[in-house]
Amino acid sequence: MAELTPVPDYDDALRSACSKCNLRELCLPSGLSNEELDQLDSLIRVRRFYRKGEHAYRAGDPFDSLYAVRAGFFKTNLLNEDGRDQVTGFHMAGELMGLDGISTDQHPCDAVALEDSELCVIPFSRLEELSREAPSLQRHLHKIMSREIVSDQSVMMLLGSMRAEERLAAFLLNLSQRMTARGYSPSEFYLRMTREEIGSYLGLKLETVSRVFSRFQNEALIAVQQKHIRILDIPKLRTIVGQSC
Amino acid sequence: MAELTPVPDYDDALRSACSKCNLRELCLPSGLSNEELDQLDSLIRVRRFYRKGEHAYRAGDPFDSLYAVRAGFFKTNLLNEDGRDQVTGFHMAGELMGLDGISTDQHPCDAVALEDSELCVIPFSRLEELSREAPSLQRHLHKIMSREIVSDQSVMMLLGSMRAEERLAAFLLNLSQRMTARGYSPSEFYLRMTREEIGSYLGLKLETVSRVFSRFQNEALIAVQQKHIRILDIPKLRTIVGQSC
DNA sequence: CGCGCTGTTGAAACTTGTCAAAGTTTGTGG
DNA sequence: CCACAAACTTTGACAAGTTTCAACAGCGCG
Repeated sequence: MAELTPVPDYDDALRSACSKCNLRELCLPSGLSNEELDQLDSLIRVRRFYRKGEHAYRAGDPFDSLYAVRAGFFKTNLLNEDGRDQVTGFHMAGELMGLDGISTDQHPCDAVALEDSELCVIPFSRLEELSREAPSLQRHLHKIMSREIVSDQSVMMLLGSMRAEERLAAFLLNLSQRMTARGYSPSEFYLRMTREEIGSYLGLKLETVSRVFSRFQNEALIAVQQKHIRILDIPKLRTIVGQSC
Repeated sequence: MAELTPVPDYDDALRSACSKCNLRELCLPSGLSNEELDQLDSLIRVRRFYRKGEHAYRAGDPFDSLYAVRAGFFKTNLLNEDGRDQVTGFHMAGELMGLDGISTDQHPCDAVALEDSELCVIPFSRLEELSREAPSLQRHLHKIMSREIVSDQSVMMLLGSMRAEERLAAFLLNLSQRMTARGYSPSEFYLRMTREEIGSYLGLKLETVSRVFSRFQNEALIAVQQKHIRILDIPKLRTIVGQSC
């Protein structure tokens, strides 16, 4: 199981506070005043470490906290009554998981670490309390939830109207853009997920994912070597995404 | 353009208040105390009527209100930069539209009346104010937003892993269930949208939608006559949805 | 060092899309 | 109220894209 680490015990207590976190501009604290930041610090007391393959939560677990990815990489996947299994998202540093659990007080999906990772645990009732006193936090929370709705809708658009090549191109560009926002290279990264997980997320079979990667490589759009990806021609990928209109 | 109707001018002012609305158990007021209901009433002052085809808002319009469907039927659709157009949802009485606008302070999609309809306008800043004072309203708002995330994810699942027949079966069952929740027949209703709009929502071409309806009809699962649908065999539709696992 | 998981590639089958034509309904203007 | 046009629906034949099944290669973990 994941270890529990109360913040004060941590090596460098400063770096663990939201106010000092280098992800604060991407994450929940974005746009808060110093005072609000201090209150947020007092709320987020626990971080947990997960080894690759460990679950942060499972479908059916009671919901009481949101989880902010502090380091590492997660997938969430939904397991339907009828046994269908689909990856609903990939989550990197600074992103929030668990918003889908609020509606039923249960997590509807599993969250699995795809590499060794670290999460900040955000007790939701206390976050609600705090956001009743801090309008800008309240608004920010609403914006984060709304952003999740918007991004799910753009996945719906992708799944509903794009062909395999367009989906993969959009997927790579999305990853690239999120890496850039975190200060990493926009054109070179390791995929932490398998072809099957990519396929599941994009509504494709793993063989199709593999074939499209090979095709992109032949056309010198990317260089793939297993999980290592270099994007060679971002503009061309963009034209592929916007193609079929 | 849509007419503006301040509530006091309305024929029967009582029926227009949330506290007296027959949709209150489905809509925003669900689960509130009487006192909170009164406050909500004071906030929702304007309703608007829309003729079939009219827009409640368009992509790019500034966001400042949520809209609750009081009567009628709406679709929302997203128009991508690259000209792709996709229906992202159908909305019936008691359902909230516009949550996706919070994140950017602009509506990302169009909302169009598919029949003559009526919306309650809910000024979002005032709703936030009120929810700072009424924890149960706050929680309820969060649940509604979360429910939207969950339902978008189940559409992702549908688009990502179901074949045409399963999608249509799931779609019909979903409509049936929502009709039932509103006190209508679970098995007989009018579709307010075209085959093309259904297809757009489900990631299919209109011809495919039409063919699957015909197939269902031949198999005596439904009886279709243009927009009039009777569902004849709900259990069998259910088995179709849960088939491919 | 080998076994298992992951990834690649090929050929055939299947599903859905495309194009086309004709039928039906709806709405508008005379 | 009727006639006509426009929009929507149905159906068929064919094409294209994706999946399925299968075989094999490579990498990584125990």
